[in-house]
Amino acid sequence: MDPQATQPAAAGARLGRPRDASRDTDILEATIEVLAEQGFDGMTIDMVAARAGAGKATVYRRWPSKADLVIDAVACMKKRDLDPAQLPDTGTLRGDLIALVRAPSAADADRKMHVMGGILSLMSREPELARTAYAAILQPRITANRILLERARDRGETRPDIDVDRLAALMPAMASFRTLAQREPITREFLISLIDDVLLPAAGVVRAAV
Amino acid sequence: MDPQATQPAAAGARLGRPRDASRDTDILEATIEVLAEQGFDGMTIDMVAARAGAGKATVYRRWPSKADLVIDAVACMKKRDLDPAQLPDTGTLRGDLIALVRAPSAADADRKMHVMGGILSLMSREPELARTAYAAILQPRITANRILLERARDRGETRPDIDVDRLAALMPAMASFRTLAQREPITREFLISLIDDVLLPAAGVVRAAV
DNA sequence: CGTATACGAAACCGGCGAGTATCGGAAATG
DNA sequence: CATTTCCGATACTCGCCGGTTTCGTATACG
Repeated sequence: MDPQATQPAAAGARLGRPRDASRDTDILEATIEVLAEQGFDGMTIDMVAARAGAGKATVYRRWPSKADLVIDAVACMKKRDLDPAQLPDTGTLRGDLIALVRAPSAADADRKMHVMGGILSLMSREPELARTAYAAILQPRITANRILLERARDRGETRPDIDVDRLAALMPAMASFRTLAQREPITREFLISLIDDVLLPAAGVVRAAV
Repeated sequence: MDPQATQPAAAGARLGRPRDASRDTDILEATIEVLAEQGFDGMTIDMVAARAGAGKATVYRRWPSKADLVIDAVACMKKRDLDPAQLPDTGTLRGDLIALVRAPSAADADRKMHVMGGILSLMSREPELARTAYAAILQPRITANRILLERARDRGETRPDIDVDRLAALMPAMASFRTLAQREPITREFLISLIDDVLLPAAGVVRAAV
């Protein structure tokens, strides 16, 4: 084994043309797009390759199967995510929540929800995918909400006995329901009315003067 | 056309062995079951026929395609539904809501949610199915909640300015989110905590003495 | 320049499932 | 009993898609 430890050095830098790393990200992004539009079963590898401007062979050289590609693509959504270390801190729960639903974040959340809908029916058959999707799509948002709620509770802004778990899941639940099941768009008005008419009253935050 | 208007009479009562109406209901029920377990793409006509104890020909004699069968099966879920004329009326909003989440109703709702999850990725490509599914699965529950909320508001039990639309969708949204996305079971404790810790506080109902 | 690998494109293979056809038997009419 | 249609079972066709291979070309190393 390892007949020539001459030039190839420690690891990598093998012979021949090196892989183009830009194909990886293009393929993963194309996978997310097609997944959001068509769902897992409606998505074909040819669609992904065409969208990425790549050949099928280039896809299969990197991922052994369609399922592996999708799991990897979903997992990669987690990276460009909201960092819990730099959550908004405006001094009020309402200010923090409003800051969290600003436009670019909302558009990203919308695509994530469609991806979630596209793989829903698979999740019972693919536990690994289910866990990956939850960690990449839902977990970060719910965790952020939980941190904001606990902060507000600890400074006495909410009732002390609020059910943090339920309230942290409230906005993602209502938003996904509206997008996927009711098929109505998520508007800023919708999100703000959710905050002001449902979440804050449920947390016992006294309504500020209009 | 119509060469022999002799015996066949006005309509129906044609020649030969008549259709067995029990096969229709068996096939529709089997369709719902397989749909809830496998999703639309995972479901095959052979699965449905086998589950119903029928042959494929018997299925295709009644429905021209898989899509038509599924649309019909989903639409039929609406029938055995909660009748808005006989909603609970216990005198308090909390009593009405608790009565609405009793066990048999909850089990039915759980299966409906799984059906919803199984057809989610299709709904963008099949608008008719999307409308049918909404009318059969979500609409009745939301409408019931809306009626109970308006009744409570009109007798002064809630704040007068509650957002009925948002609050009526709250329980279905949180329940479907927990079932489909978080993949955790819907327990009676969960539903009651939803009522007591989220919905009633958001509606401004004063908490009764423990 | 020779070798080895990556690339996009396209041909190819194999399995699966929607939909059709056939068969032997059962149930209705006449 | 003859006819017609239904029934469950099964064999069949056919298109699609996951996955593999081939081909001509491009890009690295030595």
